[in-house]
Amino acid sequence: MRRDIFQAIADPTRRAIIALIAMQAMTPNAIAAHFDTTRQAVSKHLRILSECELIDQQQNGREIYYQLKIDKIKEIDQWLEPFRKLWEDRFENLDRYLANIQKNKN
Amino acid sequence: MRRDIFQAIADPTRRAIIALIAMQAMTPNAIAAHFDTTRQAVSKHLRILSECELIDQQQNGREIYYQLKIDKIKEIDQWLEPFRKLWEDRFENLDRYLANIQKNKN
DNA sequence: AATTTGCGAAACCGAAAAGTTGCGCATATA
DNA sequence: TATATGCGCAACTTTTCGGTTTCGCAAATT
Repeated sequence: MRRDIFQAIADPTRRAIIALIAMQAMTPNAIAAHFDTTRQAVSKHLRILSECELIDQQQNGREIYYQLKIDKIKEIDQWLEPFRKLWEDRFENLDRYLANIQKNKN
Repeated sequence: MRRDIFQAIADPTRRAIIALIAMQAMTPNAIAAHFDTTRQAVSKHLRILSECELIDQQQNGREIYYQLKIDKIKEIDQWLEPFRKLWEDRFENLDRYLANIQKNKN
């Protein structure tokens, strides 16, 4: 099983789950209620997210609350980092370009 | 075909291709030389990246140069935005917490 | 004690993905 | 003009994925 974070966020349902539990921990049933799918399907997604260490779980009686591990999301941000440099550079170039036009007009 | 950007970057080979052509445009053969796979496989990945509008192509004789469309990568950054708020908030809380400890010590 | 509820795990299924092979076309090169 | 090269496309195969169904277990509820 490959199971990395990029594969985890590839599925739209999983992204929705991530967004859902970002603010507060939720049980599988509560999560499933937000989607047009069964609890078992959600459970499977939660398992994948767990394997990627994107979520935490906390048992409370027979209920299990799942919660986002926000730090893990940072890994995507880190992957993005070098690319961000690229588009910031391009923005600066545009900036300079515009400044130049400004200077030379009239 | 689902074909969104998140699915596009889910594959490790495609992420490698993206990183490879970020700085300079490359032909399929040149790209394939960097991996342990055939040109056709790379071609397929390029096709997917094209469908997601993650890359550009420019024909030069019988060679086709593929190049990253850096702007599209921003979409991931945008998705990340609300989560970034979360971990920045947490950082600020930690900051306040530490400041508090500092204040109350001795 | 019997029943309901919340859950994970396993078995199964159809659809999609990733890679290979073979082809044809266009552009170079001999 | 004949041959080699760079490429995309289509057919095919194997693997993976997302979902459903079924099951068993533990914790609540009656």
